Amino acid sequence: MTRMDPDMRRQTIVDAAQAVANRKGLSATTVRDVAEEMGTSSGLIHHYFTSMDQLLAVVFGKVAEADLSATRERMDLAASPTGKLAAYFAAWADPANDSTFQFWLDAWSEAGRNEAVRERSRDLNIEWQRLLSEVIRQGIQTGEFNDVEVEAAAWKALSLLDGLTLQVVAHPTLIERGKAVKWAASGIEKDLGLPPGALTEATILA
Amino acid sequence: MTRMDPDMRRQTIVDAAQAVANRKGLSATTVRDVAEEMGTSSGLIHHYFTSMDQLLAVVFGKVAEADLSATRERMDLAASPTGKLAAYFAAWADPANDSTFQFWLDAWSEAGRNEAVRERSRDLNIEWQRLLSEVIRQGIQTGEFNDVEVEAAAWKALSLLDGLTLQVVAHPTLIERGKAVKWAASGIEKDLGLPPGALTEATILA
DNA sequence: TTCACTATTGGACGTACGCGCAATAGAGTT
DNA sequence: AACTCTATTGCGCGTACGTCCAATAGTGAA
Repeated sequence: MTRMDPDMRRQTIVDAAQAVANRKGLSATTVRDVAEEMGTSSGLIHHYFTSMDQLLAVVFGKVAEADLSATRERMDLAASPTGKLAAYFAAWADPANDSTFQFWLDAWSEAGRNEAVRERSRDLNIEWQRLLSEVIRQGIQTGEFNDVEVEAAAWKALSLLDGLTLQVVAHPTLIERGKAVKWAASGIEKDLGLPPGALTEATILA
Repeated sequence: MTRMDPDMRRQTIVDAAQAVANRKGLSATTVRDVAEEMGTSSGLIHHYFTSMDQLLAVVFGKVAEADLSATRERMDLAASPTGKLAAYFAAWADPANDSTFQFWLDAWSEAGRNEAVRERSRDLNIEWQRLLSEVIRQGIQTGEFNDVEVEAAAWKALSLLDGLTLQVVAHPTLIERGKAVKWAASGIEKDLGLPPGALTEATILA
C-alpha cells in the first residue's frame, strides 16, 4: 500500500477498526480484520499501536465520544430546555445509533473484569447523565419542567432509555422500536410534567 | 475420574461452568477451563453438550431461572398486588443478586453473536416482564394501581430497574445503591399511583 | 544520485480455542 | 466369569488469535 503520513495512517487504522467493530463487535475485532479492512498487511497495526487491546480501547472511546458530541451539537441547536431535551431524545431514538449501543453492552459486560474499560465506561456514562441533569436544571428554572430532584430525574431518565434500548438492540423483534420510543417519551414527559408529545414532535427548536 | 450417573455428570458440568463463568465471565469460559474446574478431561464436556455455546446458554439459563423462581416464591407469599410488587422490588434490591446481574450483562452483550444465548436471554426477559405485567393487571383490577397501559408500564418498570442496576453493578461507587433503590421505587410508585413508600416498607404481606 | 530513515510487507512463532475420535475402563447383566 | 454398554480419557486436528521481526520499498535530505 502507498506510504502514508503517520498521523493519517493512525487515523486510518482507527477508522478501519471502528468499521469492523461496528459489524462484529468490539471484542470480536481482530488484527487481521482491521488490516483487511484497510487493505494493508497486519504487521502495520503493531507499528502504530503497542497492543490490540490499546487499539480497541481507543476505538471505544472514539465511538462513544463521537456519539456524545453529536448529541451535544443537536442539543445546542435548540433554544429551550424542552427543545434540547427533545433533541437528546431524537438522537437516542435514531436507529443509526444501535451499533454504538452494542459497544455499550460490550463495555458494561467487560467493566466487571477490565479496569480500563470500567473507568472509560464510567466516565462516559457520567457525561451522558450530566447532559441530562443540566438540561433538566434549566427546564426547572424556566418553569417548563416540574421542580423535580435533578440528579434523580436524570439518572431515572437515562436508566429508562438504557433499559429499553438494551431490549431493542439485544433482542430484535422483542419490542417494536416505535413502542419503546413512545414509552420512553411518555415516561420522561410525565416525570418532568411536560405535555404529552413534547419530546417526540419533530421541530421544537424554538 | 470416577464414572458418574449421566444426570449427575451433566449437573456437575453445568455447576463447574457456572463457577468459572462467575470468575471469568460467560464469554471467556472455555472447555478446558470447565474440565479443569471439575478435574476431568475436556473431551467429557462434548459427550454431554453438543457445543460450548449451548453449555453457556444452559449455564446462563440456570442462573437466571433460579433468580426468577426465587422471586416468584417471594411474590406468592404476598396477598395483595401491592405486596407482590413490593416483594418483586425487594428481591431486585437484594445485593446478593449482583452476581446474577453480571450474567445478564454478559448475556446481553453476547446476544448479538451467540444465537443460543440470545434466545435464552430473550425468553427470560419476557418472563420477568410477564411477572410484572401480571401483578400490574391485578393491581388495576383491585383498584390499587392507576389504570395504566399494562404492557407499557411493565416494560418501563423493568427497564428502569435494569438501567439502574446496570450502573450499580458495572460501575461500583458511581451511584449509591440506596439512592438507586429509592429512585426506582419512587419512579414505579408514581407511575402506578401508589403512595410513596408503598414498595419499600418492609412487611406489606397482607 | 546517494543515503538515511521509516512506512510497510508477509510470514513465522507460540498459544489457545472448539471439536472429534479411537482407546480405555468402570458398572450392571447374564 | 464373560459380556455389553457407555462414561471417560487424552490427544490430535484445523483454525484463529496477538505479537514479533527481518526484508522491502517509498520518501525527503544531502
